Amino acid sequence: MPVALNPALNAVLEQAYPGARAQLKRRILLGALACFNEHGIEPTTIDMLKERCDASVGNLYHHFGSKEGLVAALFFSAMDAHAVLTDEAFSQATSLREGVVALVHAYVDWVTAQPELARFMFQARASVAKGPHGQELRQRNRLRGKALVAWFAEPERQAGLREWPAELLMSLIIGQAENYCRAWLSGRVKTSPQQYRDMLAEAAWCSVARPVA
Amino acid sequence: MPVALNPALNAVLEQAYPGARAQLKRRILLGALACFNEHGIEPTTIDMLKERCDASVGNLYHHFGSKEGLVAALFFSAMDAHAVLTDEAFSQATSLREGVVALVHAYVDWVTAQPELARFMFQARASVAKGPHGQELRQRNRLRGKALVAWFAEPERQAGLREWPAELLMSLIIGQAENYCRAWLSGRVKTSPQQYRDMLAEAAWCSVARPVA
Amino acid sequence: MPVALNPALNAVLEQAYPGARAQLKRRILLGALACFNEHGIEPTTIDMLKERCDASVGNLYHHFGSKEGLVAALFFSAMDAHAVLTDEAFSQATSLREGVVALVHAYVDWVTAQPELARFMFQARASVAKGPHGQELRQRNRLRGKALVAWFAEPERQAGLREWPAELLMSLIIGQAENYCRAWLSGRVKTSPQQYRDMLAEAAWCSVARPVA
Amino acid sequence: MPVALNPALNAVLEQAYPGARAQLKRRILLGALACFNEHGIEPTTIDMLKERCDASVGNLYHHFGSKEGLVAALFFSAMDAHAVLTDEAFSQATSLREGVVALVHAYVDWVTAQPELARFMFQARASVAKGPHGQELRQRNRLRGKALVAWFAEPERQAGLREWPAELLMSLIIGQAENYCRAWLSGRVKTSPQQYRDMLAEAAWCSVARPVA
DNA sequence: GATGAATGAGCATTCATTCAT
DNA sequence: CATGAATGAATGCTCATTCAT
Repeated sequence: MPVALNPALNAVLEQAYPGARAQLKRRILLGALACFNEHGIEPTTIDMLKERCDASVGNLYHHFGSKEGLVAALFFSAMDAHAVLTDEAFSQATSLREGVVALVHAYVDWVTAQPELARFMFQARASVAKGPHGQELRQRNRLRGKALVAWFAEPERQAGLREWPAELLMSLIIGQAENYCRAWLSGRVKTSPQQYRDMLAEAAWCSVARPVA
Repeated sequence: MPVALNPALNAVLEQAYPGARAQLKRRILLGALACFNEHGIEPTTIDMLKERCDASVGNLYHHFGSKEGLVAALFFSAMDAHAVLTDEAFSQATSLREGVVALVHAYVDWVTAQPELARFMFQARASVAKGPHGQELRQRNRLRGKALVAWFAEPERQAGLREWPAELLMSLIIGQAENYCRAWLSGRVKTSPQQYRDMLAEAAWCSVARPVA
Repeated sequence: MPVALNPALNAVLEQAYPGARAQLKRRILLGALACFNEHGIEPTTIDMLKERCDASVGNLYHHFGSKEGLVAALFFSAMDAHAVLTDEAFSQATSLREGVVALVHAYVDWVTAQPELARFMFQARASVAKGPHGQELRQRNRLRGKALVAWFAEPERQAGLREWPAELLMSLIIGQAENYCRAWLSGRVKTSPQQYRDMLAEAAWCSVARPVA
Repeated sequence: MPVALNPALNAVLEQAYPGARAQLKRRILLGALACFNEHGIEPTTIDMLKERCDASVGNLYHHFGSKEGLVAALFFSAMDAHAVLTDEAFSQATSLREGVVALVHAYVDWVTAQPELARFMFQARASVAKGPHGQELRQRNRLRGKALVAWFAEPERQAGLREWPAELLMSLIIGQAENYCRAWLSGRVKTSPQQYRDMLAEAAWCSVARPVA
């Protein structure tokens, strides 16, 4: 089965593994993503990967060390690409409201632009967290979380928010979008989150904004 | 390792498998839950279950048919208990606002009362959906979804909501609570959702309520 | 390939694994011994063992845990049988000379009665010593060594020996017989050690006995 | 890990592979010896060798053709060096007794001067014998054996020996020393055989010398 | 109903060897 | 001569499931 060409996906992988020498590496990641999404991570066997990626077993291990390593490589590539997208959108926000909207929009844009990667991230997170790369994952999460909370903690911005615990903030902003995106990725709902991005942003804003009264 | 006594958990299982004859069945489910949460579903082997539940292999198969069957039994027990809790809270709601609040509170109460079951449900959902019980799962989801949407579709209630697609409603109401509960269950945040139940309900209400203006 | 019947071998294994229930265990050990001697330990694969012993892979692992465990079980069975034989012969010795002779004779008798086990022990010793059972092996060796040295250290007996270090004693008594037995087992010499047992005993005696002068 | 400098070892290898061009060859042999003794022959992988010898895979294959070839090259280098040492000592013997003593001394001297090579020879012999160089090994052994037996068969010398089969002779002379050296190399005894070389020679002499009576 | 020995297909991984550069 | 990426057959082992007792 030939791996479908997907320019956006390719761009993400080239960001993580640039150059002509890494072409095989990217082909493997591409094929692996398809397998993992089609059958699940555990059920995907090395043999299936080898077939789908048109690579030898030795090659797989030469480049990624283990199946777990392959999953982690794919996961972190996706995570990085998502982070880049979010940072871009976020950095252009000039007001509190724009910051909230940027976060929601970036999230929705990412999931709809890279549904394959997003679906994979949902299912891979738990296994990466338990595996040998769990520490790295927690570290990255902590850093990103702190940076975002710090942005909102800036006095002028904080004044625009309800006086609710910082712990809650990210859940309030992203929770609804995430829930709908999960439902969409699993087929429970049909309409693309992209169509609802403004409503999701508005809803998030209403949740966190201090009432004018 | 003896299975810890947990009255609330026991109650859930007695609800699904009542009577003295089903005592072994309940003990197995209890031990299995612990194993699945500790190691994950796939990594848990029949041998580990047998050890933890102090049951024989034959016993496990006699009562649940297969590992998949055991997972499904546990999953649907949990799902049922959650549904009962939600229905109770929901049925006492007399206004739109109370309905929204009841949904969020019931969700938070369920997760904090049964963190083990909740954690299990998050990880088991995907595998149950792919397995032979997937149809049943989808059927149940559809029914519950319809019932809830119908409740909100009642004209007087609908008038109090923003004019947003019905598809979006449940995500807007439950998304934030779910996101925070996931974070709590995975240890990313420390404070119990129980402490934030009113804020989560208020936030949800602000998201979906039609602005007074 | 049917496993050859060998009453003496069977007796050794029944000594270690008695009863009808252990019949399969004994059959596996018998077949494994043949494989290990024919091809060497490392080159023998689980598949070869399974074929030769007419057992399933699962069976092999059910009974011995690992290939290494199978090697160790065989090794310690052989070691025990050898120890029993030596102790018997040794316990009947009433003089220093008879003790020396008993040791050499027991050694030669063991090797010629159980050439298969003896050949196996020579090749397995190193791998058992490096594996997880190495500690047990060293412990046993130490105990046997001490017991023998203690016997010879008894004053009246010691008076009959040259005044050489105790460390050297066992090498002087058993070294020549061992060397010839190795040569015989590997085919370098043709005549059975059994034919030379009295000469080997006499040579050992001359090496360690205090000259009359 | 840098390969320790060991002049005696270097000398042995320069004897087999002289000149500056063979320097890499010697470095590989040196590193391989360390690996083989540390982990065993089978468990040592090409990758470990490459790392330890600081050579490329291609290099290893260029110089020795295969792992088996590397083992054989090391084995025969050691064997040759041992033979040279024995011949030297032996050629200076002017009496039967001196011949016996020379053999034992040469053996002990060799093992204590080259414990690494000696340890390697013990473990490599079986695998070389089974491999494609087995014929060569047997040929060499036969020649050496014949030469030694011939020396002792000379009438005047034979008259000084017990009337025992020639087959037995080498075992009687070398067996005790070999047994003790094995014990020393494996750590079972602590005192260097070098300290006992005269006793071992004397013991061997007593075993084979015709009693004066 | 209960038991646990037996099964064997299937898996992740290793590693000696090759060969294009 | 030197390199090391690529190969893929082969290996030890796991584990859900069956079934005779």
